[in-house]
Amino acid sequence: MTSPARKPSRIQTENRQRIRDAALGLFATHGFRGTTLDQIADACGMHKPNLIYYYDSKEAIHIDLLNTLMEEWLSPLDAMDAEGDPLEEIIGYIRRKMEMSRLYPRESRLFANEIVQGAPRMLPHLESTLKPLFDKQCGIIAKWMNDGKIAEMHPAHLIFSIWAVTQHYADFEAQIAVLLPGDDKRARGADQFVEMMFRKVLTP
Amino acid sequence: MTSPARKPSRIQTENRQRIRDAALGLFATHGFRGTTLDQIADACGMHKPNLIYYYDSKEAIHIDLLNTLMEEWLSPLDAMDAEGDPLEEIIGYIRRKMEMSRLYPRESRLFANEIVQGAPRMLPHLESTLKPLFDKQCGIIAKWMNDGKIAEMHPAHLIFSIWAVTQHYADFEAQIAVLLPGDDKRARGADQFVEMMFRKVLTP
DNA sequence: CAAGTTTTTTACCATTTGGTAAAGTTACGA
DNA sequence: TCGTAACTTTACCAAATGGTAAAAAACTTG
Repeated sequence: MTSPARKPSRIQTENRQRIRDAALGLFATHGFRGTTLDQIADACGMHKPNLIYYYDSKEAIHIDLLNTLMEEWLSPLDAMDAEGDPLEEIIGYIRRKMEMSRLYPRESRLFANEIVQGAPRMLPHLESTLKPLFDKQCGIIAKWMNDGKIAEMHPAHLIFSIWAVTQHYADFEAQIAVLLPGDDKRARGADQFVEMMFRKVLTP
Repeated sequence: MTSPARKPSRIQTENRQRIRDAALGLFATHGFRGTTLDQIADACGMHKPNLIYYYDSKEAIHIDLLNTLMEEWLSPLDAMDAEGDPLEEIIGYIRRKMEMSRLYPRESRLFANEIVQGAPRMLPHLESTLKPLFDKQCGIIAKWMNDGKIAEMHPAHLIFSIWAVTQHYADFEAQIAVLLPGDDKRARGADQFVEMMFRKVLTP
């Protein structure tokens, strides 16, 4: 649509990746407006105009990150299989979400920033991509409940609570680090707690 | 320390309040860097230099908001009474947190923004004010568990999960509005769900 | 290896933004 | 009601910031 869309060169692929990696960390911690092009350039050892050579604007970097994020973010939810064992499917989903919180806290915070601020760049994407998947998976959960495999409750709120609890460990890490100053073993304690909690909630 | 600390005039009290109110909404949605003094001035019908007359700097407004917030934010946790009925004390705390999410979403988002960004202006406050209270209330909960009044689990993670779930409804409202497009009745559904969930978790 | 293409760098610009100076206006106590 | 202190407004400013122009350098390919 924009340019003739030639396949990107090796250097292009590499440098776009470097830019995204640097921008991800900065946008996640300082927000969009709180991050400057100079900071991004610094963080990836490039010069400001070089960024603009690879991305049309600061906003283009942000949008690219959000788009990439969206797919990775949804895949665990999508992986919840209607044919599997209900309790283990949901617990498996929770485990994957906890793992993502631990492995990709920057992505979690980038997403949190975007949503807290009213999802200015993501709303359409939420409507078109997240909503259908969400509705479908809510349907699966509702059926499991109907069949008496797991306890009866509002499926949407169940998913919200899973998101809330799992992402909390990434998004509010600064607070948790103050309150639970032990080393990173707190991660394991969290995993155990969260799994126990939802097992109890879901058992009929 | 700064000025002779005379008692503030009526106009001063009023206008400081107007400024805080306007700034709260803007900081909550756009973050600190994403909010300009001109926006704040606009939002409260004042001129930019007038803001600086009442607050030394943009940062001073932000800090004042965070300090005020901290106290209001902690009072429900503080209200959890060791002498009361354990289950009802915790459920009462959860109800109050849900209510705050509904009544004060701006405060919740301001706090979320600050923590997601690593709590740059709040870390000392968290250490000195939140931490002691948190430890004390964790102790109370642990005792309740020891006495067999509620189910045994990690008290700190229990509190984290309460914070996560209740604040989620304020902080991620944009997402929830897309996924549960019903009117505000979703608030009631949320209240019911959350109370049911934690009752189940806490029952021995 | 020469010509052309892609990538990087230097110098620069317009706008935005936090904040100041100082004149003008209003409120308020004696 | 008059003088002074509190408050508001207008006109600015310096630094930061997103982005551009164009030359220089590096890479590719016939």
